[in-house]
Amino acid sequence: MAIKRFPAPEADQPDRWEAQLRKGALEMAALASLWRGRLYGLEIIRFLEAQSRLVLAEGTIYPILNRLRTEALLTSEWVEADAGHPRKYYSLTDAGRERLRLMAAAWMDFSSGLTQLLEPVLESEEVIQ
Amino acid sequence: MAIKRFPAPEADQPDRWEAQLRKGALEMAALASLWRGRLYGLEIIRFLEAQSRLVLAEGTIYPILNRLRTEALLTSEWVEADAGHPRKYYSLTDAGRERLRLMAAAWMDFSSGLTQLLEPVLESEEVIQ
DNA sequence: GCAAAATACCTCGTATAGCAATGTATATGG
DNA sequence: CCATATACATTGCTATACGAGGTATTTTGC
Repeated sequence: MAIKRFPAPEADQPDRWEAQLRKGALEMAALASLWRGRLYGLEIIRFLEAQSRLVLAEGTIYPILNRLRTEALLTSEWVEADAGHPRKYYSLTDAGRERLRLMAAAWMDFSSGLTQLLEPVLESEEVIQ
Repeated sequence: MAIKRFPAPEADQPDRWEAQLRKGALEMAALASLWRGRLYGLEIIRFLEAQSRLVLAEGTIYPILNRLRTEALLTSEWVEADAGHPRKYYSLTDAGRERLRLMAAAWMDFSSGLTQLLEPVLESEEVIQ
């Protein structure tokens, strides 16, 4: 019997939409994680998990980082660690910093619009016994 | 010559990530549009465009509405208009109302986490000459 | 009356992107 | 040396938004 590499898609999963919610925000989050200084791949994952509720798999972050590097929004450099595996550190370029500012502004715009749309819903929640 | 039904995918489009940002929020927005009462398909599109910055195509909203109806989060009924084409009105079910409350709460959670992550970026923007 | 326009709902096909599950390389502890 | 830990990388599946069509009904112009 063959190994079932991919789990059966459970369409009834109530968390499906939540996963979708995060899509598109990930590039921005990856850039944002580098705002204060360079980090390496796994460090970015840990940072985002700690700072926000974003949990990224490795198979998610590396394609994103490569994409961003192709767009010259960040650079990478190998750094030999004193101990352990060498690490590839990522840093924002000026273009990356600029783009992140644009993204952040657009995010606030989008976010506030949606929050406003949800206001009646959120208000109703407060009234519940 | 054949009609080019699908436009060439312009990967360099800088707005690509913005489109991604909206993914996953659309189901929630569709449900939210019905919070105050029933609406029909095209009316939902116009409502969301007016209330938030969400612009949905018809090919987007109808699959979403069908998906939500399949999940029993909303119901639909044909209504013969006094004039014009009959309209299919969508209404929230109790389950839909409940789910929307959950979604709204999760959205606030997600949104505030990301906004917090972007705070340093947004602050830097204010300082710019 | 009948073509044209307007309104509304629906469907097909494609590109995109996250992510689970792998693989590879290096260093360290027993 | 083998097992474990750390780190980066890749492959392939899947879900989903959306452009470009289509159909049905009603109203308007002639």
